Amino acid sequence: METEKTLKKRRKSRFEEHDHEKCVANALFVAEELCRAKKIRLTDLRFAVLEKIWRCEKPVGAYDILESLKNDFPKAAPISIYRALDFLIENSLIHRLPAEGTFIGCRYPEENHVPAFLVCSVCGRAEETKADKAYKEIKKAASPLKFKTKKALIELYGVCPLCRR
Amino acid sequence: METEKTLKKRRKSRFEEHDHEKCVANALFVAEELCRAKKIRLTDLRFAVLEKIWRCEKPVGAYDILESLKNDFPKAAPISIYRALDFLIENSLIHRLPAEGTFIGCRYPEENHVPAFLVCSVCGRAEETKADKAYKEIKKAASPLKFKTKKALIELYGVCPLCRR
DNA sequence: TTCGTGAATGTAATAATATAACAAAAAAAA
DNA sequence: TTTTTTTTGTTATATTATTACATTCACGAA
Repeated sequence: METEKTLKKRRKSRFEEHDHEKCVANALFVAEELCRAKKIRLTDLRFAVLEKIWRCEKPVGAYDILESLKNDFPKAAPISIYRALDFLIENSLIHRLPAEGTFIGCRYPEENHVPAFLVCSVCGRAEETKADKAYKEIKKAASPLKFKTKKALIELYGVCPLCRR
Repeated sequence: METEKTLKKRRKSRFEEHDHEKCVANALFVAEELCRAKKIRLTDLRFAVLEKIWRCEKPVGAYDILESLKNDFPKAAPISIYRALDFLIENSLIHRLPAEGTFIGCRYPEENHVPAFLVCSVCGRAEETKADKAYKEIKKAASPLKFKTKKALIELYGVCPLCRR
């Protein structure tokens, strides 16, 4: 027999329910495993940047990251952060949202996928979803122009379930 | 009977063949008509910004526009350009490519559409295409997250037919 | 182990993009 | 004309990102 609490919890959307601490820990663990496997170096600074990105509930900017790392990495400069970000992007551990000038942890670092981002115009939170099917559709629309398409950037703007209430 | 030249011309893709002067003139004419109809003011400065954007064969940045307008509008400052750009965007006469920090003329100012941009990584040129169908597909992929989607930004990166040769 | 090499980070300066705040001028409305 | 609103001017500054060169650090070869 279910308590009222359990029922409520069940109703919560995936967006609301995820245990963020767990989520962060898991993402960092996976990142370490992936780097070990690829024999690339997830240094302290890179790890700290990745951790900050994951700890934030919203996509975060380079200068925010810099600020939050001032204690542990007093010598860090903007360029330090951007270099770490470049590394993380190259290795599919984070994504850049160019329209916002922010960065977000990749939800599917182990899978080759076409990401799309749902950005809430109210609270600024963002979610990633796989959009491989949509990508095919876009490529179809683009084919008359004879472009050879290699990469996509897809951002959707709207209102998240939390802000809708 | 067709000459060889005619045949060749026919084979040319839409991307290559368009007469840019004509294209610019037409875009500016349509813009004026639209503004008249909407009773909004396409001022000299705004017109000049729009014209510059259309004359460029590539998406162009605000400071490039500013530079090219220095003669006709010596008092123009960055903010002047950005204000004109805001007006043009609000009225669907141009689009912003946030990833590049550039602006491009809207090919379908009279139609309510979901734009997608094909950006050539080699030459920097870009083309717009309508992606309403793809947008539906993306929304479908996004629906489990319960986002209420309002707007989309779709950029595809690849190689244009001119650069492929 | 030490030495050499390439990778990573430090340091300083600056480029490129975009906005804030308030004043003046121009156009539209009353 | 007078009032009001819109547009532009003016100045300053915020925000995001990169260049160039020096130094330090980690890893592999001898």
